[in-house]
Amino acid sequence: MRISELARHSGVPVATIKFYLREGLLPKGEATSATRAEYTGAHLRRLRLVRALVEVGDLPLSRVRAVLRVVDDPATDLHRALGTLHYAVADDPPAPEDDPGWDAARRRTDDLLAGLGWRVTDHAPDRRRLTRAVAAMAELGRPVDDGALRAYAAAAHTAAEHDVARIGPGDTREEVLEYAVLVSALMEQAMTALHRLAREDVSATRFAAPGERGERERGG
Amino acid sequence: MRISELARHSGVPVATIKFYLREGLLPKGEATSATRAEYTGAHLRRLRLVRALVEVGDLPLSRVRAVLRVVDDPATDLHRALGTLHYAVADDPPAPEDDPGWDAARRRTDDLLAGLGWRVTDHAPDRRRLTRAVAAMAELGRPVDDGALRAYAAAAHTAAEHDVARIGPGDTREEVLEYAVLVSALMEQAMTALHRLAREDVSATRFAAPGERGERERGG
DNA sequence: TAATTTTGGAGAGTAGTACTATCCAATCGA
DNA sequence: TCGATTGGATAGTACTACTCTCCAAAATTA
Repeated sequence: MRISELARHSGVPVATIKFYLREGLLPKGEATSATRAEYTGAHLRRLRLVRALVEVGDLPLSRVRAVLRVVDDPATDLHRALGTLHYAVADDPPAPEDDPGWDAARRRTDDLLAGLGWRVTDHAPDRRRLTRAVAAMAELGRPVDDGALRAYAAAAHTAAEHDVARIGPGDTREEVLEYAVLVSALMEQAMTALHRLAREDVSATRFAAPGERGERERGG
Repeated sequence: MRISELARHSGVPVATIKFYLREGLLPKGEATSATRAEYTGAHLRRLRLVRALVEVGDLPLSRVRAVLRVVDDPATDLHRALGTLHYAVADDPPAPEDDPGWDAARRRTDDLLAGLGWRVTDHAPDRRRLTRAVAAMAELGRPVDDGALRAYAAAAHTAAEHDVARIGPGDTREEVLEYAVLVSALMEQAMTALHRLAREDVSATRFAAPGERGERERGG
């Protein structure tokens, strides 16, 4: 496959493919001469993955690059690679120093995770992400109570079990890692969308002017 | 309060506050002379809200502006304002034309939502967001099955019920709307973080090398 | 064989976002 | 009185993600 065909099959402009090649987001094709290189189905697949992560998953290219580095490094074993992947997909927001509100929020999230017995490392970026959200809610006068937090955690865990259950025992290392990336970036978007749609439903049911649209039989 | 005090209390540089004033993200203070304006606690609160939406909620300023327009418009009733808010927080991704995969995904998400009986409008941006994720998973060879989708929906609905339950009957229109914004932007981040942490836990439990770290008693 | 097109490679240019810096005259506070 | 502060305006910056242009070599077509 030549670069123009790669472009045609993927819908990505040649200029962008060249840019991705320069940026190391797509491996070079095999050069057959000074002005020709051959691209394979693997290139097309990788290109589609990059586009999905960028367009659907909304990852910046730097994060995509980090993710692909992990997927392509055969040196680390599967378990370790999966761990590293979680760090590559999420960015680590800086923690403010000297903020008592932040320290309190951090303690609460740590306690929550410890209480649930989740196997997550101390320096997982998403710990901070969660802390940041909890701290911001409190700072703006709408603190999140433990019940809501635990309900969120239970809901998230249910979804996560479905995510991991779809990995077959016969899947290769690369298949597992690629799937993990896809779930982290794309299913996350699905969850966000469903959460907001569900909120629309619940608040519509509660705040709808009487008589507006028919009653609903059953919820979620 | 003068602009420098507003800056000190919020931690936001004066230059940035001026920029927000220009951009209409923060209402002007009451001018007491040609070179002095008075800012109130409401300004500080609004400034903190803007920063939280930008920093924690990761909303672009254009979206923040749209959100605040809805919150500040007293003309629309609460129910309608809540509906509009969901559209202001989420951006509407463009739908590709002539993509059979997309049409199939769209039918699936429509069926899912209809089957659940959720009260969401046909043109909710998050419908498309969900469709996009489902279509992308299928296109990359990892289609999402209905069971997983329904599990996601159930989990999202549980979280949403907690979100809406925290609105008190005595809350003013502005309080309700501001809370809705906060939940849409910040609790969404909390859910995402928990979802990823849960996935880390589940995959650690499944893929950990034997003997690595102690066994866990109970999951989420 | 000649003319046209395509390619890889490199560099510069562009559009959008979110600030940040500078300047100014008026005016406030010590 | 005089340095600091303010509102208002304009310009500049850093970053991201492309997009465009150019080139000579090679491939394709006439």
